[in-house]
Amino acid sequence: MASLESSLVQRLRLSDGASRIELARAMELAPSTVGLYVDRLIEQGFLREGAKSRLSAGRPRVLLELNPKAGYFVGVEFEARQLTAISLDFSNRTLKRHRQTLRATDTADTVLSKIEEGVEAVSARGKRLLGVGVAVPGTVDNERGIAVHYEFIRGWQDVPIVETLGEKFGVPIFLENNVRSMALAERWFGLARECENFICLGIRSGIGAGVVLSGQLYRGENNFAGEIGGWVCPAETAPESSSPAKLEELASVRAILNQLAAAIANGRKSALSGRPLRGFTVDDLSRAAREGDQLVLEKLQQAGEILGRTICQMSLLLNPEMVVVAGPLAELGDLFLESMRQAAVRHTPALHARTPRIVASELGQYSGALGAAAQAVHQWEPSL
Amino acid sequence: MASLESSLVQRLRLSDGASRIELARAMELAPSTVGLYVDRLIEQGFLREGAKSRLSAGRPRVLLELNPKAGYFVGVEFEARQLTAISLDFSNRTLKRHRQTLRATDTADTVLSKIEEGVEAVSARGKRLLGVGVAVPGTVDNERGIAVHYEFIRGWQDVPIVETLGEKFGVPIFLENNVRSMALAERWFGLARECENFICLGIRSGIGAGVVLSGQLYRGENNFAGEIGGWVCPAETAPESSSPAKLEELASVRAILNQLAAAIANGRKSALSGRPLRGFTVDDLSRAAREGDQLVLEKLQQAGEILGRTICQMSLLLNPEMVVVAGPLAELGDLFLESMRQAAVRHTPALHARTPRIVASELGQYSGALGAAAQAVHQWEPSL
DNA sequence: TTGACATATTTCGGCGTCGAAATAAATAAT
DNA sequence: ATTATTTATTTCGACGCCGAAATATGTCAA
Repeated sequence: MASLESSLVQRLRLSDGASRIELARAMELAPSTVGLYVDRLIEQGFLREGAKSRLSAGRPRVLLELNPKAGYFVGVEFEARQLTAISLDFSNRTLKRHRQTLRATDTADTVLSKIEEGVEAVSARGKRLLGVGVAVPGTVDNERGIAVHYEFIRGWQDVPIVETLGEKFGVPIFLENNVRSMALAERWFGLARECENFICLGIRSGIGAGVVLSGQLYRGENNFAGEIGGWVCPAETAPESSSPAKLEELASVRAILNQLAAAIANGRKSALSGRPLRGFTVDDLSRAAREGDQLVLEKLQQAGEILGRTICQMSLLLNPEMVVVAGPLAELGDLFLESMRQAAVRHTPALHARTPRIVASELGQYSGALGAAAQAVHQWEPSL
Repeated sequence: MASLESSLVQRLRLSDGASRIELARAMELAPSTVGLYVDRLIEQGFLREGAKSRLSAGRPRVLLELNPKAGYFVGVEFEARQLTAISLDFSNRTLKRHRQTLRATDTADTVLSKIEEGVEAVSARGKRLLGVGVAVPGTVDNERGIAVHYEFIRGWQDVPIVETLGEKFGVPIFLENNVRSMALAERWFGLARECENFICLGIRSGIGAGVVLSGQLYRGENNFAGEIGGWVCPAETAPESSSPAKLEELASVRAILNQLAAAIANGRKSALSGRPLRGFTVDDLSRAAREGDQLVLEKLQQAGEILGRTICQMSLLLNPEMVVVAGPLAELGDLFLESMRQAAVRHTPALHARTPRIVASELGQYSGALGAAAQAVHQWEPSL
C-alpha cells in the first residue's frame, strides 16, 4: 500500500537521526533493501546523510536526516471562534503560524475562504507545498473529503473541502475531524509519540475523544467515533433538569463557564465577580485558577471528578496506555488533572484493570492545526 | 507476516465456494499468484476443486473448497460452572461437542486436567489434530500463553496453559479471554461475519465486551480491554448501597437472579415463587419469561434499560456497526433485546451518532468454545 | 454446427525484496 | 604502526509476486 520510500521517511520522522541499519531493524527489512531506497531518497533530495555516530567499536553508523528544503506542509484547523494554521518544513520544524477569529455571523462560504487565507498566510515562498491538512469540527466524510455537518456555522453541510482546496492549491488535501486531528498531533509530536494505544480527550466548547488503537487512528463505521460529549452521566451530579445530563453539559469549557456565571449570580465570591456575567473567558478562568480562586478551583474539581470517571469507563473498555487531555484547560496542568487522576483511580476496580497515565497535552492551541499538518505529512508519498 | 497460503485459506473460509478469480479480486492479488498458491494447496491436500459455476457467458469459475479431511481443530472454554469443548474439521464443520460441569471445589490443577479431557473428548480418531484454542475467564497474557488470574477458581494464577497443553498435544495452542473468544466466534461463524467494527456483549455470570475494530480483535495495552462489568452506572438505578453500583451488579445473569430472589422474598408473585430461594437457574428464568411471567419480564426490562444505555455509551465512543448480545439470555431474542434497543435509541443524540444494530447471538452456549477453535483455525499455517 | 464473444485460468518475462557474503570503516590490542 | 575485532553498508544471486498476453472453456446467436 504505502510505498517503502514513504514508510522509511515516516519511520525517520519518529526517531530523527537514525542510520540505515537502525531503520532496517525497526522496520524488519533487509539492510540491503533499506540501503537501496535510502540512496534513492537522497538522490531525490528528501534525505541527506548527517554526522557519524560511533558506538565503542565497529564501523560507525551514518545518521540520516530529513532535508528541510524538500518542501513544506500546511495544517489548518478551526473551532467555535478561532481558526489556526501552521506550516512545517520537510523535517517537521515549524515555519510559520497564523491565527484569526471567526465571527458568529460567518457562513460556510466565509469560513471556507478563511481556511484558504490561513493556508496562504503560512505559506513559504520559494519552497514547494507538498500537502494540506484541514481539521474541522463536527462530522466529516474522510473518504469523500466532505465536511458533513457542524451545527454552529450557518450552511456548514456537505462542504466539499478536498475538492475546493485541491483545485486551488493543486496538492493532496486531507480532511479530518478536529479532535481526531489533535490525537494525531499527540501521536506525531506530543506525549503519545511512543504510544500504540491512547485516547486524546479534547475539552473545548464541546468534549470529544480521539482514539488511537494499535497505532492507528480509529474513526468508526460512520466516522462518528469519539463523540463522547453525548455520554449520559450519573444523575447525582446532574443539575435539576428533566433529562439526564450529558458529559458535554457538565464538564466542557462552555459548561464550566456557565456554571461559574450561575454561581456568581447566586452571590458566590470569586476573583471573577467584578466582571459582567458571561463577560469572562477561558483565559480569565485559567488566571483565576492559578491565583488560587476557590470558586474556580471547586468548579474545576467537580468537572475533573466527572471526567475522571469518564476516563475510567473508557479505560475499562479500551485499556489504553495513556490519556492525553487537550484543550485550553490542559495548560493548567496538575491543577486541572489531579482531581481527574484521583477519580479515575478511585473508580477503577483493583483487578482486571489498570488506570492509564493521564497527562496534559504540551502542544498548546495549535495542536489541531499541527495534527492536520501531520495528516498531510503522514500520507505524503514521493512523486515519481 | 501470515503466509499467502494461509491468507487464501482464511478468505475461502469466509465465503465458502469461491473461485480463483474471486479470491484474487477479494484479496487484491494477481490471478496468476492465486493460481500458483491454490495449486500448491490442492497438492498438499488442504483444498480441492468442486463444481463449476456458470454465470451467463464465459468460461465457468471452478469453485474451490476446503478439504474436510485435511485435519481438525479443537476449542475449549470454561466459565463459572461449565466447561465446553468442540471440534471442527478443516472445512469448519462441527465434528463433536462435549460439556461437563465444574465444581465449586475445583482447583486450578483440576480445571487444567478437565481442559485436557475436553480436548480428548472431542478428538477424532484417524484425523490429524492441527491446533487447539483455549478460552478462559479472567485476564490472560496472550503473548506468553499464560492465564494470569481468575478469582473464582482456587489457585488460578499464572497458569501456563500454552506450555502445558503444547507439551501434551504437540500442536499450536492458543489462549484467549472467553468473552473475546465469543466475539471471534461471531466474527467467523455468527452474525458479524461481514462486520469490520462490532462489539460482542457477553452477559453471563459477569459482563464483558469483546471488541473487534477494523476487522481485528482488540485486546488493549495490557489485555484488559472489554472489562465493562466494572462500569459505574447512573445512581438512579442503583440499589440503596454506599458506593455507586457497577454494571455487573445490576445487569448480569447473576444480578438478575439475585434481584428475582429478593423480589420474591419480598412477596412479589411469580411463576418462580414456589421454588426455594436461589434454587432457580437461568433456564427457569428463560422459561418463565417465555411464558409471560410479569416479574421476570419486568426485571429483564430493567436490565435491558441499563444495558441499552451501556451500548449507547460504547457506540458513541466507538461507532460500531453492530452489537451482538451473547450469553444464555440472548436465546430469548427480542423478549430481552427490545428494551435494550429502545433505551439505546432513546439515549443516542440525533446528530453525530448512529445507533448500531443490536442483535442476539445465534451461536448458543458453545460460542466460547467455537471462538477458541476459531482462534486456532484462524492462525493455522500449512507446515512446510 | 459453427463462429463470435465473454470470462477464467495459466504462461512467461520483469521487477522488487531478501539473504549471505563481501567490503568498508571504525576501535582495541599487540 | 600493524593486526584483530567489531559493526555498518554494499554487492550479488535467488526467489516471490506482478502484469500482460496467451490459452482454455463456457454461452449465445445465426
